[in-house]
Amino acid sequence: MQLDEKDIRILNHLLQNSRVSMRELGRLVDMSAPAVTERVRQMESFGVIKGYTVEIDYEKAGYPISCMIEATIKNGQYERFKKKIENQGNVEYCHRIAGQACFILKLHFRSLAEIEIFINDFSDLAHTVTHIIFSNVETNQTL
Amino acid sequence: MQLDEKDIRILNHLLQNSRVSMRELGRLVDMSAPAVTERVRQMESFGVIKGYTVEIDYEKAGYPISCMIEATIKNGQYERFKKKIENQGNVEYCHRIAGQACFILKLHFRSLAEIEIFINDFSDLAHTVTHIIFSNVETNQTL
DNA sequence: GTTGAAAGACACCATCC
DNA sequence: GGATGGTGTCTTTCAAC
Repeated sequence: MQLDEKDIRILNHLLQNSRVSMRELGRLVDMSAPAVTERVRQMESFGVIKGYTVEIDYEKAGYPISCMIEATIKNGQYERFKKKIENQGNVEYCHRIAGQACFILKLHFRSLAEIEIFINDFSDLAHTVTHIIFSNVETNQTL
Repeated sequence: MQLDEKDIRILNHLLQNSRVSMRELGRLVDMSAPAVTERVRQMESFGVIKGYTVEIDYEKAGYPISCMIEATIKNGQYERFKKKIENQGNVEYCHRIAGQACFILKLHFRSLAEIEIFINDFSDLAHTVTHIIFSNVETNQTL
């Protein structure tokens, strides 16, 4: 599937507000509702669109501490680590990366004490380096 | 604002699919549509809900290379760096962190050549360490 | 917070360009 | 591939409880 300029415009609008109706989305990109619906359906079925989600302010939601954790997996613990991460609710994402560490994760916590528990909990699977997140630079993502 | 169990359930459903109607969302959390609408509006106006967005498969969208970049800002270039990042479309997020580096960013590129251009473009503002992302561990985020 | 009703918007389909 | 018009459904919103 090759995205054209109209698909890109649709995705950029959905990036800003995914709860828009197909009719309104059509207005935004100067297309009829059926046409825009068809394009969205195609991008969904092809997997360009993986899903629709909500952006949460974790501080206001009761998770005032966020951090990036670099994880270097210990011998033979690779699959156990992945399984454990998948079942951990407070992981926003987990990337397998090149470099000294194997993974980099972003997590949300209710307190510093919770971070300590997390690190201890994973100490047999991975060596970790924790970076507290102070703030976020707002980005205007576009394709 | 203090979130109760129902708010949490609403947010967890919106995390999985933000395009659900208020009526359907009400069914999912065993509430009436007006009640769930009121709660969502409150979370929006209080800022717990920052927005609704789409999850994109960047590889399928023509950006096959993603990477994490650690940026250590050079003397006095802090504001210029932030300004430049804000106007860069391919930055998914940019976190100010504790540790050796000042920021960690996730970016999407069309090619390795584009990464090189990016790094060169920022070389007067920051020292960078680039980590190519090989894959992502799927996480089931919940509050 | 719930229910019920009314108005409106929406998605879908068929048709046509 | 896209636009238009009609139909039925779903949704939102408001009022009363």
